[in-house]
Amino acid sequence: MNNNTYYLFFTNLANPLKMDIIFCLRDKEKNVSEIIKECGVEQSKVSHALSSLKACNIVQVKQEGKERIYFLNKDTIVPMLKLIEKHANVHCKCKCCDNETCGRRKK
Amino acid sequence: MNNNTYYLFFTNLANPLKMDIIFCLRDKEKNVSEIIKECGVEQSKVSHALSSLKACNIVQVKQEGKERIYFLNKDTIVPMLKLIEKHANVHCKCKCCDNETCGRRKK
DNA sequence: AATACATATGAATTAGATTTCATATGAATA
DNA sequence: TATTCATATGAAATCTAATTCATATGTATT
Repeated sequence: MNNNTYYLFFTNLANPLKMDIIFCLRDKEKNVSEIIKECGVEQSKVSHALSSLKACNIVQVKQEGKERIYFLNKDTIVPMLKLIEKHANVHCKCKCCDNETCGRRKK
Repeated sequence: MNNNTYYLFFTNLANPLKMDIIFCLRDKEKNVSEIIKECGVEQSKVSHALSSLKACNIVQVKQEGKERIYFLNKDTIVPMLKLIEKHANVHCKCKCCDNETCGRRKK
């Protein structure tokens, strides 16, 4: 294990579309067309995002006919999101991250 | 809470220097000069990195004389790093993240 | 009060990740 | 087997965050 492991993992998640996809898969596995429709973005964009999420095993795939069903590997990501939620509840009561307070643009 | 909260948090951590700083502060609080020396990088680089980590309350500061002592807010980041470590142990036995397998450059 | 030391800040540049768009692949159906 | 549907892939363009470098601020020391 080295520092690359950690920052590359974070880099993979540092993207609003990928967050959308993760939330979209939180309750139920879905094929790409469904993800596209729910997220409301262009096909190849979703495909690229899924591809890098898959590379880090954040999502996994199975083939069913001509569809590919993506599902979330919840072991890591779900507790991780909970940690952020807790963190934000404690530290971002100022609507931080929802405005400019954290020094970053929102999407 | 909205998606911005999550992806902005990850964005803040998606950087090798910031990881270095976090590891550097893991056991003991340090002033900026010490961090600079340990990480072996230029001053303003460290200052900028600390500033954005502080904006998300990942680190905190206290002033002591002319020095500023930074310390880690361990509540969120330590369990988060542990999750990644566990994830990598399960999924990256291929020296993934240490080579090109995950589809990303290392630093 | 002038100087030195410690650190922060701003703006231009650079680097790296996402987007876009055209095209490829692969499974099913006619 | 030709066509369609579902999805992936590659490369160029675009965006965004990190880096760089010059300068500012703030605290202590003389």
